[in-house]
Amino acid sequence: MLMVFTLVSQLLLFAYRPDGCTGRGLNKGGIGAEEGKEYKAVEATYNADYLKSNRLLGALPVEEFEHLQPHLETVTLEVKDFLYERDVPIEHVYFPIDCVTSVMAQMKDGRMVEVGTIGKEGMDGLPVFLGAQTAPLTSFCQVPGDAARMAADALRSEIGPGDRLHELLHRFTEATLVFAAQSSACNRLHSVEQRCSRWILHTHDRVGKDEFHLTQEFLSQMLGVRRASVSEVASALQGEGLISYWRGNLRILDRSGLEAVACECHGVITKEFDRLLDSGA
Amino acid sequence: MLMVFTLVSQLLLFAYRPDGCTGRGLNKGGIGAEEGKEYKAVEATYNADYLKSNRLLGALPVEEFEHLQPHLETVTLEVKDFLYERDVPIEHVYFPIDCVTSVMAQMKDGRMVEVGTIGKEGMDGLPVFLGAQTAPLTSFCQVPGDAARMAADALRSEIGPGDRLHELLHRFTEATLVFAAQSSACNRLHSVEQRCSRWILHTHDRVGKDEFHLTQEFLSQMLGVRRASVSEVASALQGEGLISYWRGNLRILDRSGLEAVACECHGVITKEFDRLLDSGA
DNA sequence: TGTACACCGTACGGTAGCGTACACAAAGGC
DNA sequence: GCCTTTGTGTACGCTACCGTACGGTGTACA
Repeated sequence: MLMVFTLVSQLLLFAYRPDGCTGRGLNKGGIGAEEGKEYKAVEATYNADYLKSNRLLGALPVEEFEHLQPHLETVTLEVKDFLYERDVPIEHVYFPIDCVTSVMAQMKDGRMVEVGTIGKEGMDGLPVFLGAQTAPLTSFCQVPGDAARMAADALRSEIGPGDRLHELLHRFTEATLVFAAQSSACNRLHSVEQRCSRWILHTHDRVGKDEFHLTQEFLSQMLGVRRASVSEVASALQGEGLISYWRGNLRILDRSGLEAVACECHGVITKEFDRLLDSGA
Repeated sequence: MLMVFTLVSQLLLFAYRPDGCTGRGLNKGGIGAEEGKEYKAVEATYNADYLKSNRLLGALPVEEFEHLQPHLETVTLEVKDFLYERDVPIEHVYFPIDCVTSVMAQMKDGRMVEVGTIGKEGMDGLPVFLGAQTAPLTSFCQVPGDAARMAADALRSEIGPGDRLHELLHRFTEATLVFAAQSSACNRLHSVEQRCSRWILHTHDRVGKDEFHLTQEFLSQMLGVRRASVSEVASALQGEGLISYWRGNLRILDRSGLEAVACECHGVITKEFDRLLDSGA
């Protein structure tokens, strides 16, 4: 089943080529070259502490976590493994441990724009919590790593009101809403350079490393712009000494410099996440 | 208290003038001319059926509605009455009866973009339900009319898990998320004419009338574009016989024609709302 | 060692939408 | 009936970004 996701979606992801490449990329990403690929649902020798690296799971009272633990399994996600696709029933929810996932709105013509990024601070699969059976949006792995996953039915049946996780997911939902809202306005009002810097900062917060893999092609799809635009912006940022970027390896050199280039949206979103997830209201 | 909202916010709404007008408009919307304005919190002679015009309230089982009814009061909202402002504590939630409210993301420089529209199918004030104390976004009345309102504390204390309203608000939250996500992508990928048509359709769905008041200035702020752009688009739509638009009075003449001009986003959002709020998953 | 291919820098014409400005007609207060 | 305000149409130069294209340089694999 997940196999199907991977194949169909690799095709989708590459079907839209903003740089106007011909079939070359399509073949690469398409079924032909990916036939041997297998979705690695590794049941790692997980332990409680590892699962609790996810901040939602880590914030649970002992007995609540122990109640959920039998329903959790560790899976390893590779870049562009698809978790959800629009109108397809949701089978699992994912609590990222050290991976990062992207939620994408996708148009009929195949063009996509990222509308959410989820790391260890959250859970991918909110629609299950909110009462939907099928996914309204597409989601895939952006930065590889592990996640704790749980069957959608388990989430529905095991989490009730009054549970700590129920409250935490409410707050995470609120933060996600603010993220989407701010992104919407940001897409309307801010330049490619600002949005690109914001995206790098946001991902930097989530991967927890100063260096990660990221091609311009990939980033251009996240931002919904041409790859050439990303190239221009990346050159500028590199010229100012804020990042180093070479063949898909991005390294943040000057984070505060990046923050100065980025729009206010990163700060607004970060503040909102901290406010809702760390402490009180 | 609500008085303060009105005054401060009128100022905010007019502080950004995309058409580059000078202080003229500012004075009009500012404190000077609005001093005599009063927020009409009319306690109408409401009855259950009237309150139940709101689809969320209307979908409740009898006993649940009767349990909530003592906490509900009818208020009349005028255009640009502000319901929420960022970082200000939320005192009430609003169930629109025949008004429509807009949720706006607003930047430091005063520029705004609409990120949500709420009519009788929903509730304004989701952050309360989701555990926030203060508003993360600005919200004001877009189409005047009545709403049932409830103290935020009442919503927090009277609605528990297992209640029908709890489930309905979950689904409404999901629909709102999809709205924000699709809007975000739409803002990135579609033209002003497409987005403008989409906005008109969306509002048409919510007001339930073929004619409503809407200045180009107002619409330009919703869309986050110049008023001049709205003027150009409106002329085009009028030329094609899809709408008539004269001095703030908009009339929809050819709805299916509008749908053809608009992007797919309106259909996607509408489908999602229907799916989540009308029937099953 | 060659040769595919992934990834990137750069260029060039085209255009949607911007900021700004101005004039004009209808609405409304005095 | 005048005068201010509100709402609108239109224009002009400008800029960011688009679609497209092509060549160059590393990396992987035979």
